[in-house]
Amino acid sequence: MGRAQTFETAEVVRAALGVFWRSGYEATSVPALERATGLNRSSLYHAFGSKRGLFDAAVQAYLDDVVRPRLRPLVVDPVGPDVVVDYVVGLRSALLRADSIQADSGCLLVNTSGSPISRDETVRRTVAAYRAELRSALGRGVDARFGDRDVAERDRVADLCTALVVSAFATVRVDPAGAVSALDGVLGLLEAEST
Amino acid sequence: MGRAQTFETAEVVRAALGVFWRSGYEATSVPALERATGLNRSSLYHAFGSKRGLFDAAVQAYLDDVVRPRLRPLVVDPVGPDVVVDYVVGLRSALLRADSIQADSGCLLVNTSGSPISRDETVRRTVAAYRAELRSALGRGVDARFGDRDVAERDRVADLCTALVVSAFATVRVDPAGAVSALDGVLGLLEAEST
DNA sequence: CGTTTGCTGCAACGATCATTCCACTATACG
DNA sequence: CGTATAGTGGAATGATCGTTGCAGCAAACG
Repeated sequence: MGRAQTFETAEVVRAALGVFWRSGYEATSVPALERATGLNRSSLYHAFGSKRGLFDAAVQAYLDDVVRPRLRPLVVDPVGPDVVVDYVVGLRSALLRADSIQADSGCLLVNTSGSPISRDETVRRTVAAYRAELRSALGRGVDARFGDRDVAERDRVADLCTALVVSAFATVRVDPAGAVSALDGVLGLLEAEST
Repeated sequence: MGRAQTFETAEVVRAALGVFWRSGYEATSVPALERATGLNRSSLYHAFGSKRGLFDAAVQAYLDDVVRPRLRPLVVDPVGPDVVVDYVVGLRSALLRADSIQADSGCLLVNTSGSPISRDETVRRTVAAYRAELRSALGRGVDARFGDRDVAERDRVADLCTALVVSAFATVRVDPAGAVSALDGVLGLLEAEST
């Protein structure tokens, strides 16, 4: 064994994530990643192989540190009828907190979806899987809230909610009020005929 | 007066639009624009000033040639109760036609919204205005369909439809089926309690 | 028909891109 | 303590980026 790594990998990936999140894959330069992580390119290339390798690590960190913690109450049993509402309300307030990165830059994966890197099949699948995970979690929340309705109707509502959350992320950079109105639309659907 | 321009400006802009649409602003190179338009960089810079100038022209062409023609039936009087449904159905089939640029690349402005160029204030406003235009047109369609409902309810439905259309565009590149399901959600909202 | 005007082609610009190479250094193990 | 191993730093790679300057040419007007 040789010398031990002097940096915390998770910390470096988190720093890189911030840059990719704000600037997207194509517009992020390696010097910018050096500055954000405090690491030399040699160390970055040694640890991650390429800019793309670091991006992949950042995407995983995004899923593990950002997406899944927020989705977690919708995934672990038991799911109460208000959990899905809490999720949307939480997201709503994050998008309204002007200094939050979510308000400033939306969702890394939604942004990635509309960018050229999404033509890469691996990336495409990752983004699609993210959407499926979101749909599945929201589906559980909707099921827990509307257990009395039939399956088709619950699926319909969950599809709507998923699309509206994506829409909020896709809109928040240019029109935060429009993004919030999408989430209010979700809340309307969820409160329409609840309890 | 000197020599007349030997190319059709509108034609060149349309060619450039295709490139920006597929690749986004940042990943589009000037050589790629030369190839697509058949023009030398000198001619491009003489006519449009910069890559950014050409992009702005392409965005206007996108609005005039793609967005507004599709929205037109929703904007000109009289708007029948089925016009908004026709719009969504038309969009739906465009997203399902695998070889269409809309299926392949979504919406230029939705893609732009999540890209770094949206940090430019002029671009930000243009994209926001596009969303407002879409919202306004859909609002007219919803009003025409649900004249019996009160204003708040019609606004709510129009907000939902707008967000769902945006969501479809934001999703189609990575998950066409998910995009279509968003549009089916719109149709569900519109057919729920119509006529 | 000459002159003026502006479009066009080619080449070069400096800047920046992602990546690699090599020398050096620090540490873990025998 | 010596040696193998691996992380680190700095410089240089070739390629490509957006932009500009200049020479030449084609056409519209007097």
